[in-house]
Amino acid sequence: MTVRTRIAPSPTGDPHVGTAYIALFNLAFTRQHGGQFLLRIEDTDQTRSTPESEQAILDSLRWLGVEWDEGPDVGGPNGPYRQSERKEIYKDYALELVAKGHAFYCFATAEELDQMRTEQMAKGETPKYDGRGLRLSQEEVDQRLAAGDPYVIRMKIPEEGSCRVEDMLRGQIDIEWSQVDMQVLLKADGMPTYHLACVVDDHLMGITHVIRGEEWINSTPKHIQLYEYFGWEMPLFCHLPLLRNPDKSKLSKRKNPTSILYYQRMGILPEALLNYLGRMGWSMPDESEKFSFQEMVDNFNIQRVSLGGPIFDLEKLSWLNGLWIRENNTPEQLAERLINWGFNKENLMAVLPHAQQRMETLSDFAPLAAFLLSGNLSLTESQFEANKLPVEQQKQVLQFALWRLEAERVWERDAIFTNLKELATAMDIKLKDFLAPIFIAIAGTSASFSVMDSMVLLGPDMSRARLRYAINCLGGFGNKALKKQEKAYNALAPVM
RNA sequence: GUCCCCUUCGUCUAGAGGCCUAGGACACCGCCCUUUCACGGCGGUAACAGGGGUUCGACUCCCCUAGGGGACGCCA
Repeated sequence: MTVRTRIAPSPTGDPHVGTAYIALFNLAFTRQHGGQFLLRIEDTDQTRSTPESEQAILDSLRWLGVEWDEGPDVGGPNGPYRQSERKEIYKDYALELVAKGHAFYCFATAEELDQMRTEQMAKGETPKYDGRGLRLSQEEVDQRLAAGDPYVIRMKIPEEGSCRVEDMLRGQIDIEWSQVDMQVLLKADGMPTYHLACVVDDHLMGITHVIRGEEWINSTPKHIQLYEYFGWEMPLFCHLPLLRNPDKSKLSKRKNPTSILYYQRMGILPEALLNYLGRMGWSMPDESEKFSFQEMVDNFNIQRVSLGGPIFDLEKLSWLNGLWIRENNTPEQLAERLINWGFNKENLMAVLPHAQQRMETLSDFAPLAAFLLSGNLSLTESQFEANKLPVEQQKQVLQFALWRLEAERVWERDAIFTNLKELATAMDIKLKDFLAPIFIAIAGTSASFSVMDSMVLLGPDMSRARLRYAINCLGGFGNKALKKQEKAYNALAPVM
């Protein structure tokens, strides 16, 4: 048997270190067994994915050295499997289950179901589909289908007993069927949900091992049941621990930089980041801290994964990165890396238009551009004190701006400006005063390029990280205070 | 609320019943090296969540409690 695994990164959002983490373990596992590691873009929700966001994921994985194989169903030369290119197949699979009596039509609208859940919650029950579609007579179903009523297809769930999940790391996990919902397989728009798509794709791609994050444990019974309904050979399941924020919650970009692009921008070497991810929940038999991907593969054993959710710790990553810089690069190689990283012509050309007007000597350039090539700036509260607004209010401005910009998908000068301008108006603060703290957060000083330009040059990840960092410099917000701020922020809604 | 998973220094971890007086790494502190800083070297502080079993013996196996996390969508 050929071992074959895959990852299916969400096409939405940024290239996430969590994705890279799962990918690394899949890759190491398959390389150890001489198998294949495949990639596909899970693209059922097409409203949020863009070719650019998909490409960013692929590029950042390649940058890290996570190379995927070309599998039997992979579209294009060495390209990832794209669900969108074959979306029409899923309906047939869903209909097959209906025909076999394993799935059924449901005509309930989203509003109806929301109401149902609200009522269940009010009664203190677990929100769950009540099986109303199951009670429809065949005639009624035929009639409504003929009338062209919108419908979804849901899978049936055994009425009693429990599902046993065999997990490669955790052993047997029993989950009561009563806890499992009658999952929608085919949405009203004719697209499959993740659950159907995932099982169908894995089957078609010949996936033997499903190595994914812990958050999927609870939906594994649905997947197992689908394999049984279809009569397909079941893969082995393996649920890895989740990477955590310092507060132990699931790693999220609101609390931590999570984008691979951010670490790239910070000047983290790909081999160091990969090395560090390999140390999360896993260790070499001799406990070496520094190892290459090849060394990891040579010593890989998935049973050495420890299950406590590891906290992503920037300090140790930096130390490890230092080791790689010092020990694995000649000065020539380092020069090469520096040029590729930030000191290339393209970068200079982007910065120069802003710097040139402010230069009297060539030597002015380095200090002017330093903030663009830095990681975290060293800020102190006193730098904010010279601004017009009280420090507390500046902190609020930074937080609101951060929230506003976290929601912004188009990272361009005009879009950023519109956002900030609207926010300043909504907060009833003069733009100049409003921008002052943001200036310092982004550039470390108010004597610099325009904030919008600076943010464009820094990119979304680094810009957001700087805002977050500045908020912390001003003391940050406690949990309660943050909630309060969030309320105030949402109250600005009419103008937003 | 219901279900599921997890629990060794602040953090990443070693530990598969006696090798544990619990080892390593980051961070922190001290000393050495050094014209400074860093690197490097040496040393130090620091953990088995709590309670019950099982056993001659428990960090390791079982149960309970507590804590943390996750899942409960026509998102993935």
